[in-house]
Amino acid sequence: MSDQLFARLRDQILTGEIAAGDPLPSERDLAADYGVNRHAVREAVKRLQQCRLIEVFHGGRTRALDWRRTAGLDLVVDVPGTLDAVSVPGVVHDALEMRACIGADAARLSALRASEDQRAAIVAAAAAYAEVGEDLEELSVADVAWWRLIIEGCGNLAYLLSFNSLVDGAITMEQASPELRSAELLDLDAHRELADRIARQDAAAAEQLARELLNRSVARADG
Amino acid sequence: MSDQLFARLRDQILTGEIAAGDPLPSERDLAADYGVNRHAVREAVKRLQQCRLIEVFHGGRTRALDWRRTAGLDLVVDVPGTLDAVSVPGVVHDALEMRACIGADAARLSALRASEDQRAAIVAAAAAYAEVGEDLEELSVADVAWWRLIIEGCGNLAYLLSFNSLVDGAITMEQASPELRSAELLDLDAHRELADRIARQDAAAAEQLARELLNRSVARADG
DNA sequence: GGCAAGAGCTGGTCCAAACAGTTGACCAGT
DNA sequence: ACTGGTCAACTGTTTGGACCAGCTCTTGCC
Repeated sequence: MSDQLFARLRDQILTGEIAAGDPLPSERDLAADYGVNRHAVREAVKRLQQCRLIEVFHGGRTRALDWRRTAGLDLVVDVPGTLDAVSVPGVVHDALEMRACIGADAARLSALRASEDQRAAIVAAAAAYAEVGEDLEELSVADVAWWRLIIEGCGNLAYLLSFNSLVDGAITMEQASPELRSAELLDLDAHRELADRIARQDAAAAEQLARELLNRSVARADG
Repeated sequence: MSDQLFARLRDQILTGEIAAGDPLPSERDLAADYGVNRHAVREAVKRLQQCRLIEVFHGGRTRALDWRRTAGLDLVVDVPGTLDAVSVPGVVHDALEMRACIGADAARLSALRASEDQRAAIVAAAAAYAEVGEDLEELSVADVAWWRLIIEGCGNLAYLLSFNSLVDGAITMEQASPELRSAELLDLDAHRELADRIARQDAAAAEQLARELLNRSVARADG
């Protein structure tokens, strides 16, 4: 119940139907309008508040914020397609572009900082990647796990959390039509080569190849 | 009430006091233990769920997730110091490093994509920056607004939302001790030069200078 | 006209109850 | 001894109503 109300209000704010600064209906009105209990409304409102989509004033009215200035990256995490189709066109391209930016720097830093065990794990994962087969669904999962190793290797928590947001959210759309990624996913040589460059601690070369790999998805999303 | 309970449970999960897979106490028990109403507990639980720190099963027990694999970037947005001091040391360094990564690429893309108006706004902001004075608090605010213009110029929503998360969260810690940043904030020439490179649409040069500027904060956080 | 008391909104908290799904123990059969 | 179903005791979900606390605008007095 509260989930549906949350999604509905969120979309109204994201689309501008409720503009920044506008007051939301009171909790009692929302409960009456949507035929739910006020406690369900409060749960939805709390979540909107945590997304920094609204501002709540005790005694006053709850108002929509300018989400472009306040909301965080977790906004893109949701039912695949909702944001891109309904509210914010182009968010998939943006998420892929950001993944490329983060992933390339993570590859660089991983080459510099990853422990011996972590580098070995990356090499092993690249080798195991060839065993996955050609099922694109499984390849996608393996691909995400592979990048996660690289990002964990660089030891930056912010990169890791961003990756979670991007993978759980918009990028899952891409998994829904994985044929778009088949070329990238099947490029076993590139995976092995990137693992090798990280293992050799050649930061610049690792960054370059990672960027090249990830930018393919961006280009594919554009075309 | 629910905010306090949320923060408490969140810290217990982040510190590992409640490990991944462990069940949380039932809502009724939590309400009794902390002396609050069950609805307050439910609001806190809903927020934890949205942060992807827990998984809720109707009829079953609520369990903690492995937040390193599921949580999003918005986790770093909180009362300044909580995460770094209590739960996750080093998150400020990580956030600054990520800001450098994002900011540099945004500067590059801004040089490529920003409209004429946006480029003019960036140049104007760089000029106006000199008028702010030497109050470090105000300079910090102006600095954030300045980078926001660049990130808006690149037109990537994911970058913008990430910037919001980073600025609202961990980086506000830095503002608490702005003397650390004074050298960077007072570097008017670098600001003007970066604006100029974006205005000239010299993407590579803009990226390089932006990275140089932002990496100073990272280096300062390290030292 | 200016100011203060109050009514009528807003969100914040609480109690109590019924609903719905899961789990596990228990007992009747094979 | 094992299998199968039943039931009671959990879990989260939703509802209703009541009251407190803070803001705002109206009202009415000075």
